[in-house]
Amino acid sequence: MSAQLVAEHGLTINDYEALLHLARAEDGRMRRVDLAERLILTASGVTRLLDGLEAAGLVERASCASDRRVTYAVLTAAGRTKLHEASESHMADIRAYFEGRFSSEELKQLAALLGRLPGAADAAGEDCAA
Amino acid sequence: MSAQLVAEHGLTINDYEALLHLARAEDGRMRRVDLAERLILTASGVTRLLDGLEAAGLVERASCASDRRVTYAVLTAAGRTKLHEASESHMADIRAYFEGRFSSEELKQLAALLGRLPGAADAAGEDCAA
DNA sequence: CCGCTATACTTGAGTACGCAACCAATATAG
DNA sequence: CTATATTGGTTGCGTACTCAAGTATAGCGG
Repeated sequence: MSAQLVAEHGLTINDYEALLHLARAEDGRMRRVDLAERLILTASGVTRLLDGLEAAGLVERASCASDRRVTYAVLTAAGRTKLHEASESHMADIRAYFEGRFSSEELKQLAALLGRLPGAADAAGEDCAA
Repeated sequence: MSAQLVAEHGLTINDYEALLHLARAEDGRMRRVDLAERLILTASGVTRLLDGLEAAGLVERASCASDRRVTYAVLTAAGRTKLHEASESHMADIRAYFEGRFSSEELKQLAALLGRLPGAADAAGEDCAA
């Protein structure tokens, strides 16, 4: 399933998740640290992940006026488009996977239970929210 | 949690899982292919994982009489001991994690639902089964 | 019996990380 | 206002994988 993302859209799951978090964030931008926390990655992991997304033109850097240490990652128009494309097939894959194995009642239970795990501040069901 | 395993016992989660599957298998041995399937790794991943475990003396190679292509991975006594040690703290960690977040009723639901996912042929709850 | 495909495994190259060490800018303490 | 700690970020090195290619054995169909 994550292989689908790579094959069809050239995105790692973490690439995808990064774009997704950015799309949901205010102004489509986040500090690298915060992104790291969301993705459960180290700072260095985020640096290199964003290196790739920047090279692909899907995100840009922006500096912060009030704190010169931080550099924001900002979603570009191309990034937003890419996310939408990828989201379409990826969400369908996920949906098919779970709906093929669980009833909608069971899915509700699972969502309720697993939603309480740390790092689950999200994803009510609809797509990329942007 | 997987960091605990590495820090306290020098085992990757996959190292641990490999020992666990071997311990549960007949005669403590498995073909590398079958181990790969269980661990959701490629053949080459297993080769290198076992390289490490062999170097540590936790598993050994054995050849198959009826098919000279296959090499078995066999759990050594040291491997079994190591598994028991690691199992103790690892199971406790897992238990603490889930019991801290879910009631026993909820845990039963989760086990029933998630147990239906592919690759869940296992782990009724007790430790390393050996 | 001979080629052909499939299976079990290994090896070389590349990728996605983590960790530790580092620099720069900001907060806090004295 | 300096001195120290804290926070945001990048970089070098090591590790755990994957994929593609290669070797060896096994099991065909003709």
